[in-house]
Amino acid sequence: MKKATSLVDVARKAKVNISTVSRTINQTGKIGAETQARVRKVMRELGYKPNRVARRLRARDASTHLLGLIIPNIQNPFFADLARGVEDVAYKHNFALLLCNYDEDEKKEQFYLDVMQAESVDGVILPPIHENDPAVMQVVKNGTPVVCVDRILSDSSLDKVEVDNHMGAYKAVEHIIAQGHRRIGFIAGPADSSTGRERLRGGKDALIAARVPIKSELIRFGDFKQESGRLLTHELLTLAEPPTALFVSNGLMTIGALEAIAARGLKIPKQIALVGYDELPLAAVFNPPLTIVKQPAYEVGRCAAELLLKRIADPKHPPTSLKLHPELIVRKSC
Amino acid sequence: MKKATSLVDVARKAKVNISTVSRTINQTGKIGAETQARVRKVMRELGYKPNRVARRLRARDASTHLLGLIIPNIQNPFFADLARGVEDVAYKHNFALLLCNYDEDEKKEQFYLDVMQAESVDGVILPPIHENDPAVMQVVKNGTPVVCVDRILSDSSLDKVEVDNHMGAYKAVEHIIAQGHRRIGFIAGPADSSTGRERLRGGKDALIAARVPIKSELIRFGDFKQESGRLLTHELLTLAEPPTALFVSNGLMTIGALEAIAARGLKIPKQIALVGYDELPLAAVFNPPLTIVKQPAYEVGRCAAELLLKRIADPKHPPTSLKLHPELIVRKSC
DNA sequence: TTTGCGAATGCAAACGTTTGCGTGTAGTTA
DNA sequence: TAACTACACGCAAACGTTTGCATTCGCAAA
Repeated sequence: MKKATSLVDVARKAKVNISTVSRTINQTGKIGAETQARVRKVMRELGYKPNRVARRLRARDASTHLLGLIIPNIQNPFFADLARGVEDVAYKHNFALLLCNYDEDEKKEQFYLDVMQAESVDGVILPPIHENDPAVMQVVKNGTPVVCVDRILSDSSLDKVEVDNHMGAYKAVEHIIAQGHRRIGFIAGPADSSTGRERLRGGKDALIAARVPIKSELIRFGDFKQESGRLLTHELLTLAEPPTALFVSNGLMTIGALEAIAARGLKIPKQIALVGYDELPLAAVFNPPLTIVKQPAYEVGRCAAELLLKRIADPKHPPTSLKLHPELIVRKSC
Repeated sequence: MKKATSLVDVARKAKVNISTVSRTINQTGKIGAETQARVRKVMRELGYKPNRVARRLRARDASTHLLGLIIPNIQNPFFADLARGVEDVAYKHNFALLLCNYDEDEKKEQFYLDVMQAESVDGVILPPIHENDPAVMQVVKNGTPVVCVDRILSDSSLDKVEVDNHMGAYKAVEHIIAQGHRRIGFIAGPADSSTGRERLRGGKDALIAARVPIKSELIRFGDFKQESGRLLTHELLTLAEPPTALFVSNGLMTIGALEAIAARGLKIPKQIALVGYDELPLAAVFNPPLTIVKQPAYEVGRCAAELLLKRIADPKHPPTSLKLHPELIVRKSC
């Protein structure tokens, strides 16, 4: 790595002190107009680019123009969309993005949180592993702005943007019932995740509202990953009295469920109807097109980033809590 | 942002000089065993975490444990997989990852390349916009290790890992011909991208080898994005004599093609056969399951990251060039 | 002429590391 | 005992910024 041109080089060539250069860059302090012009000229000539590392080291209070995003897995389209939302906002404000996949692994989460602090990022966006995530709490205590997405933290003093999970599941199950189904298989998420629980409750509430009895044998708990969707769907379909419709409460598990259904050669929606969660790249052109609950993933990321930037600018700002609405997209699978 | 515990704090409490602490951390220089033990103990007690920013600032030659990844769009599953491959390797070696989406936009690419340098990352992984990317060249000249993925740079002194595009397209078209098709629509990528050109040539070569005449009206050039796949498929299907099979040369455009086909209510493969490029989340369970050319995206990322780490460790190492093999996955769509 | 004052700029410390060099101590050799 | 050597560790500079505190200068007010 060659040494790049630095403040000193510019200062020397422009015959001023480095502080003058610094101030013209940051528009801080009083600098004469013609001096500024000269400095700028030299900067252009030398192709000077401020060193972000040095800047971060010195001014840990000032903005370092670096954001952290810690997500379970970028291969999940939901998080890919979310990440893209964050990135677009970040770019618009000249922020770079540190991206980390923690795979629901607390060890990895801890590692990456440490990295965030060690890199002294301006702020972090993440879905906490569970409501009482001590590692995240610690970061918050250290004074790093944090905004939670998708899942929430019990500490209510944080900015957060979530999607109304209860509503999403409610709409889905309501729709399934409206199609005439009574035996509805429910592939839920982990019981210890807020999203999993809320979607479960939403589904149950829809059942209750329609006076459809809740059968615990029809409810299975997965881990939001593809394989568990496949396995649990098989389980449900081998029941003595199998469900006529399926509600799968996240995107990856929906793929798994489709695998199981395809393996059994079942026709959708005749033999088994299905409502999924999360929009997937091929869902709209699927055969039959998939009825799903669409979460505004990109919007979540966008809002979160904007909240974070706002908080960085004004740390005292009272915490904002956003709840975005999912949308039931009725196609042909149910 | 509270100030974290630093070397000085540790040094003070352990009654040694900061250099001693630094050396015990990095295992450099000679430090007595019992001193090391004492220092380590204090570090644990204080929960000391080295400041990566300061480390990077000081030791721009030493490893800063930060990698940059600049890709067109993380929402493209191909790049999501690739990114994941990079990330896994990075994590295993305690590197963090700076992720950027440049959207095939030279302005953005330039911005992010500047960020990379300003952050003094250890190295960068990217698919160059086109073969003669001056911005990337500049970074290379500055001494930052760069490895190209997916697409290549004319400068052959770089490490690179690509997928054999010619082979992928060849296999695909060969298979289409083997299924008895003679009128084959080809949705190609941009003519000014190496991947686009190589896939086109691969397809043409398969046609030539089978003595199937090449009709230029059946070849359309897209931009590797979904919308162009949709539009061009419509174009091809409105031809007086439409193709009986389609080869779509990337994942996003395949989705678009499927949109067009669905909009026209055509049956796959009876009315129109299709071979896509890139594995997509629902491709295997699609109805019919999609025949596609699968690129080892994760592997590309993994190899690239390993190459990069190797180069960082040994900058003089002669450049390595990897060419991974795509795989034709025959399912039911052709 | 002196004093005061604001505007423009310079000086130097600080951020938290790494590292070349210097120093002290103990052990070895002549 | 003197001279070396090896080892363990301390000192201080350097990385490229930002920023509080001078300092200089010109000019208006007293």
